[in-house]
Amino acid sequence: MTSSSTSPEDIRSLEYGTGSHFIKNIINEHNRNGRFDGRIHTRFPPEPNGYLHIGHAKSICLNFGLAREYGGLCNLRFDDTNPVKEEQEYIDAITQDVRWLGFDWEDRLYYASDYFETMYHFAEQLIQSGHAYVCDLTPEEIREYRGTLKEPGRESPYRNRTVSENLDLFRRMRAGEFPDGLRTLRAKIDMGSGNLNMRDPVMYRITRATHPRTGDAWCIYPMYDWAHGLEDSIERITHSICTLEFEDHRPLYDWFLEALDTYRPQQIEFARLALTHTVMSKRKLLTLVKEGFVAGWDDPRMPTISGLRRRGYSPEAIRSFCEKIGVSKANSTVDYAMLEYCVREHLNLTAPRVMAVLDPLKVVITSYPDNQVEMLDALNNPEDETMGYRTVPFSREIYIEAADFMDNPPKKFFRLAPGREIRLKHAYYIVCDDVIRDKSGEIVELRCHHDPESRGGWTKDGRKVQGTLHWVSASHAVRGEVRLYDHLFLTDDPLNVPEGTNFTDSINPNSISTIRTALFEQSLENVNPEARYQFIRHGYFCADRDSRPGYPVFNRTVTLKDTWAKLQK
RNA sequence: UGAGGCGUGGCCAAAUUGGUAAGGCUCCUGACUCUGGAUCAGGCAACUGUAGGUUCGACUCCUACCGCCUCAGCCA
Repeated sequence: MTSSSTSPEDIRSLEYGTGSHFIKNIINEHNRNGRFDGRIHTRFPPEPNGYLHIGHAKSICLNFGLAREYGGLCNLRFDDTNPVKEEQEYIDAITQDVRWLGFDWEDRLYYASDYFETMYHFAEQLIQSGHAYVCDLTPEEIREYRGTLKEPGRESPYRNRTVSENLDLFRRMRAGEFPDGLRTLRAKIDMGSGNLNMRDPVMYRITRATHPRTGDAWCIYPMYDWAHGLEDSIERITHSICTLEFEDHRPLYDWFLEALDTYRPQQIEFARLALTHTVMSKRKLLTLVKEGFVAGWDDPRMPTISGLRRRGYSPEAIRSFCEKIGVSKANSTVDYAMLEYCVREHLNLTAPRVMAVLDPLKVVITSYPDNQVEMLDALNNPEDETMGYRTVPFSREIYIEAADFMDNPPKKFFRLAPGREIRLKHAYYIVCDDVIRDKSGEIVELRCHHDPESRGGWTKDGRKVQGTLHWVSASHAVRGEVRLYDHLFLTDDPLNVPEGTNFTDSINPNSISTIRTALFEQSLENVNPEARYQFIRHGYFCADRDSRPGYPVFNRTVTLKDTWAKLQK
């Protein structure tokens, strides 16, 4: 046991490594050759159409982390170019999650929709220079004309309209003269390109949908490829970091900004995060929510930021995780154990220890005076003595964990058994004298005696005891609820399922088990939601918002490492 | 020969731009301990996808294969 105090530096050192990765190498090179005059300005650009998950956290930590490390800036920008999918609810949730993770965009909260007018003017500029045209093809026809992966596409019959005709049509698109989907504005690039993104991509579509921020001001909305580079350019972003699937889009990103002869950031793609035993796509997470496999976006079993938060994960732990997994271009799946390691690492240093008995077995200490109650001092956290002490009541009748007693213990069972002496944490040594059973033979109570000289948990003679148990005073115990969570999916890779089956088929039927018989030490009678504790010998737990005065409810974040459990198998 | 990427121990991932394979997680020992936790010490484990080539020397350069991922939304 170490008993050093935990400084903020210690905790911070968990998170910020000096590790190198290919994006830093690129930035260093830019700094060397002066491409961005030594500036570094990144952005996190979520679309507000769902909740953030741990995969987004990787991106958030990367973008904000690089800005911090290089003394640059990072913007929070909502990429709200598709009003049919986006909602204010998501904007609020995302904002809250990023802030909870510990990042600050200061006054740089932006929205793509703020640039709609600017984008529109850039579009007219592209029309003027002959780089864009209004196309009357239907969606089906556009698909046909686009060709296939191996065959080139064909040019649209509307491709050679005059500049003035294009300008007139485009203005009338904006003015709302045409029904939804009737025409599009397209970039005039190369229908024969091997890169499908370059086959005259659509820049604007006509969609009458009320936008969360611009309302009904627009009936044409910009497409991602057209909008995103402009957003980055307008904000003078230096490094536009995105995921691998946008690699094929980079030529288009560059093409638009070069055609406009305007400032061009460097797009860099990295591999998105995948974790074992869970799914990460918004669509699949939505399925879990909609079909009731979980109780909502913030169900503690969800890999969402809000789910992890409710589960008890700390921002520090998540940041530390994102630092540890690194950044690369190789598709990979990180072992969930890595995430669990990170929470334990942080909570070990910061979570106060308390005692909770999940499966109670009554113990009467026959040698202890009937009406006596002692208030014993208990260290809150042996890793950080500055967290001080609390007192826990001790009395003649207590409860211990049923699994901590065995009639005929096997070798290496360092717990209570007939005739054996163990230590009650913070309290006394006790010896088991008697086992009381009901008519069915089930153990219902133990009779023990204690050694008054062992008060506090040690004796002058220095004798060793073979185990330390947690306990709770019967008359002082608080009844409450504990929710034990396990992986949501039984398999490492839920997406890798046999033909004809669904990813939800491998959902773990025991991903949650609720215990309503739990007994907690008195200090937990009233808890604040999101307060994190270590239940000694059990694991880390987080008070849930369902807690009521006198009836605390806890979510198990993660178990303690359990070498006994390993021995047993 | 559609286009673009990626392949380093069970899982992530470095390698100062050719110098002779970091680190973390997992797993296994042992020490210590008022949490079978933590901590500490140590260990198992990679001929860097394969086959050639260049070189005194290659994870790094060249050639050819193999495997995996992404792209045919008026989604992002």
